Amino acid sequence: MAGLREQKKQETKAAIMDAAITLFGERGYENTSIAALARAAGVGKGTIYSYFSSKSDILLAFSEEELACLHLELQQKIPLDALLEEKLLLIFMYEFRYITKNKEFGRTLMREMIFPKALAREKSQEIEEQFIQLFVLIFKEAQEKGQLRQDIELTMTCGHFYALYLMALSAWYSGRLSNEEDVRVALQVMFSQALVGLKPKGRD
Amino acid sequence: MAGLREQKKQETKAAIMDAAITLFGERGYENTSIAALARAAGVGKGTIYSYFSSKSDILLAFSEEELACLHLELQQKIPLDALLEEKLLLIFMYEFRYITKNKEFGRTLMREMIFPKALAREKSQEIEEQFIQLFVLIFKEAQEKGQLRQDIELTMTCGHFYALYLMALSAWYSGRLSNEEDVRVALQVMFSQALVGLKPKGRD
DNA sequence: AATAAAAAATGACTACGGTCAAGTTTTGCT
DNA sequence: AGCAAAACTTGACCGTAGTCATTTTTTATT
Repeated sequence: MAGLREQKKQETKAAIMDAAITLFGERGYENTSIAALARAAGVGKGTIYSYFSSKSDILLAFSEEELACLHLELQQKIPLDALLEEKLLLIFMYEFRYITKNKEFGRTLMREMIFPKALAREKSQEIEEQFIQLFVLIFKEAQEKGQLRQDIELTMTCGHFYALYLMALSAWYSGRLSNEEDVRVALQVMFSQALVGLKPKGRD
Repeated sequence: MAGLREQKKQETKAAIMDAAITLFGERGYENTSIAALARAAGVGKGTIYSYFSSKSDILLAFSEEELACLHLELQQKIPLDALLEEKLLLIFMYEFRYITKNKEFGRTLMREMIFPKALAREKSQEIEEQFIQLFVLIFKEAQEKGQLRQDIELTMTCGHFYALYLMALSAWYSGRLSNEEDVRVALQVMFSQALVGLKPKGRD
């Protein structure tokens, strides 16, 4: 049979992912050693490294799956008639809640997403791409409704809002914002400033 | 004599910092082990941990010094009569060049700055504070000249621009922006968008 | 079925960051 | 000076991420 090898590989990879889901969930990322992961998956330690390039690579793979679910869920929760700002807030707060559900898990994930090492670059970009997809429709619609300038690339707009989200997240990790509500308010303020502009109106 | 102990402590700390400057400079942060640092500083490994809480804490201490110099240098290079956007660009590109001079050094530093672990929080905030000081004068002046809204807290404004800088830096680390010039252009575009706003003009 | 080549799994091993009980030096006090 | 308490130093030790030579399994060929 041709596919035996391929099938086993799939199974092994799935076993490792399953073990990761279980153990990361139970004790968190930092408290789960590769050895424990290997034991739980029923494979040798070395085997893990022929499926994933590093421990954080496993985290990214794990998050990619979880975030896919989250984003699917999210797409149904976005009220079509809401204002752009409300939609953005909904999305980012959803994301925020997921990321910060487990603090050190979220930190490791964000570190790898925003400042990826060469090994993790590919996966971090996939996750990002997934995230961007959420916005495209929303932004297109907002442009049509005249709520958003049309002379700006969507990726730029995306980047702009994402940057502000990052800042809020960072402020939470640094302790400058200490709870979800503060983060929401900060985001709200920053988003409206981004839309209206930081320059005084009616000038130049 | 009262100060013997205190003096020795200063010397020891200085020796560790010197060793860090030398070794980080020679072989980079990741390739310098704590053991090597201890050897170069002429102290035991454990001693290092009574002066610094972690390896990345040493990095932050090291960078705090270097950045203080950089910022001093920078303050003299900012032309007083330049536009706000030009000044911001100058500052952030200066910072960018420093951070990315050594890629993995910069990555570790930024990771610790933006998503600090509890242990490193204090120092990362000091560095940030130092950085913010650079902007205060510039923003105040811009407000007086009517180039910046007055109804926004300066820290917010700061955060807004810093967020965009972060995004550009992240894009560089992810490979979406591949050289200094691309980063400059991206920053320029984003800054002007932030000033003018993402909403169409003359509405609402 | 036998065999050789290719692919995949393995766990002993390495190097590292960080800890801590035991040892050393400094200080304040009599 | 002598002494006890406090502060500081130390390196053996721990747990962990990641590597790699060796072994095991699968495939292709006869």
